[in-house]
Amino acid sequence: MTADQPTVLIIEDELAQREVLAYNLEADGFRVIRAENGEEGLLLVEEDMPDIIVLDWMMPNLSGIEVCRRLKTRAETRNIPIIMLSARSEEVDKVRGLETGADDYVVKPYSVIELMARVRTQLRRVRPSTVGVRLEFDDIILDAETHKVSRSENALKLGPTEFRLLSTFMEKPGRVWSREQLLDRVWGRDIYVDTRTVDVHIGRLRKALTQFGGSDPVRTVRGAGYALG
Amino acid sequence: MTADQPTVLIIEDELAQREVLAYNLEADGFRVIRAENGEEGLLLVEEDMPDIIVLDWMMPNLSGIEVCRRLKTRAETRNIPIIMLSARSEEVDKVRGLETGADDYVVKPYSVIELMARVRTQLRRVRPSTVGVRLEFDDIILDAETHKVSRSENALKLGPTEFRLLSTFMEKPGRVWSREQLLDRVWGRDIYVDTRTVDVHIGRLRKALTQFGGSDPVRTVRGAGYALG
DNA sequence: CACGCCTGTTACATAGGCGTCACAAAAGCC
DNA sequence: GGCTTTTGTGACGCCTATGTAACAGGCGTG
Repeated sequence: MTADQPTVLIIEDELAQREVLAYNLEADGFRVIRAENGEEGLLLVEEDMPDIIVLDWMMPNLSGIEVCRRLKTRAETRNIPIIMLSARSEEVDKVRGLETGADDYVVKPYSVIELMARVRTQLRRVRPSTVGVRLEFDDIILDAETHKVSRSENALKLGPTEFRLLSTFMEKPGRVWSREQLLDRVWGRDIYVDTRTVDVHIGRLRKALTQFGGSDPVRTVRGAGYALG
Repeated sequence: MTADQPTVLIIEDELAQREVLAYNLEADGFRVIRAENGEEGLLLVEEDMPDIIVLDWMMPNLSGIEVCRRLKTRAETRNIPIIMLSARSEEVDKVRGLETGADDYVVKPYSVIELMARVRTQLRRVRPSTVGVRLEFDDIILDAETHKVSRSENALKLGPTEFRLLSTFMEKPGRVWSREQLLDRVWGRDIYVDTRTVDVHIGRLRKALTQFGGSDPVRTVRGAGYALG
């Protein structure tokens, strides 16, 4: 059931709030990553590219609204839905929140159920077409909508894990992913498997990608991980 | 396919509701334009002359009922079907809604399936030719109006659930639908049934589709869901 | 009320993947 | 060139996701 487990990033400075939220989201089958301030949040977005972000408005230093603004003005992160949390209920803030580009807005104290519903809604809005349904790299084409992969006209048969692995690579061609990052992203956190398992699946992916000839597009970065191209 | 794609105008002040609706309508092949209040809605009607309008009852300033009244008293816009959405369930409101000229009326929380069905119904009334009444894939033909399905000349007998399942697949051949998405669309949200039920119905659909021979057009995507072709 | 049709659930069979291990190969490192 | 560390990969047992038959309940029809 880890199939395509969506990742939620919670950026919230207050521990209790953060954990309650995380607990509920995890119980609902989401993968959760946490940041306790804006800076850490931005870093995690970089590193882990979550599917959706729950963002607290009031935080020391880098405020939620500022984080939101930054994410929404960068092409790579513009499409990640952001749900803003705020203790203020003034209409003014609501407007400002949405103006900065937040996709939805929840006023504290909120009902956890309601928040979850909104998370799902936002996710449904963006998820089916994660980044773009069609990823290309060199002569490899991956269609996220149909789950079909081809290399120069030949349809390839990949297992679920190899498919997710390849999707990950193709989202950012050239980027080096550590085995840990891949385990997190492809397998899902709190799954415990040996890091070497990644190697095995990389091997299987390579075999699938080269079964009709062509060079191996997966690059091993010794001591660091793997990358595409 | 995109030729003569019908346009739906959604007038709804709440962002989340609006987007859920838009998402589903777009997935169904409609072109969607959005307005978040009555004034904007009226402007967009002018500007874009949609084929049908989904209108929220409760909105700040210019209420849905007022928007409806204005549209229905102007000759140019009188024939655009309007479906009213309301959180109220009182019969009184229903009557008042229809009296102002709304063509249909849906009470929140509504099933998305139901609403979509009503959109299609209204649309069929006004633009009989443009609604996807006839879907084709390979040698399978599905007629949404008569609920008849045939495969290379042979009429097939499907139960209601199998029919909706097949419709969903045929709307976007190749697209992979997760069990959860299928439950949402075919069964309706907030219906609670086991996800494995989907498998059983897929099996029944397969049997129906292959009863006169022919290959199985339903593709199982391990760890992800099902797709047509 | 009996009957037929559909549905959701359960139980069981099965295949297709998955993770681990062990060893080979390659790459660094002195 | 030896020695150590990292990576590649074939083999294999296990386990989970899927296919499917059987069953019981619901609901409308005659």
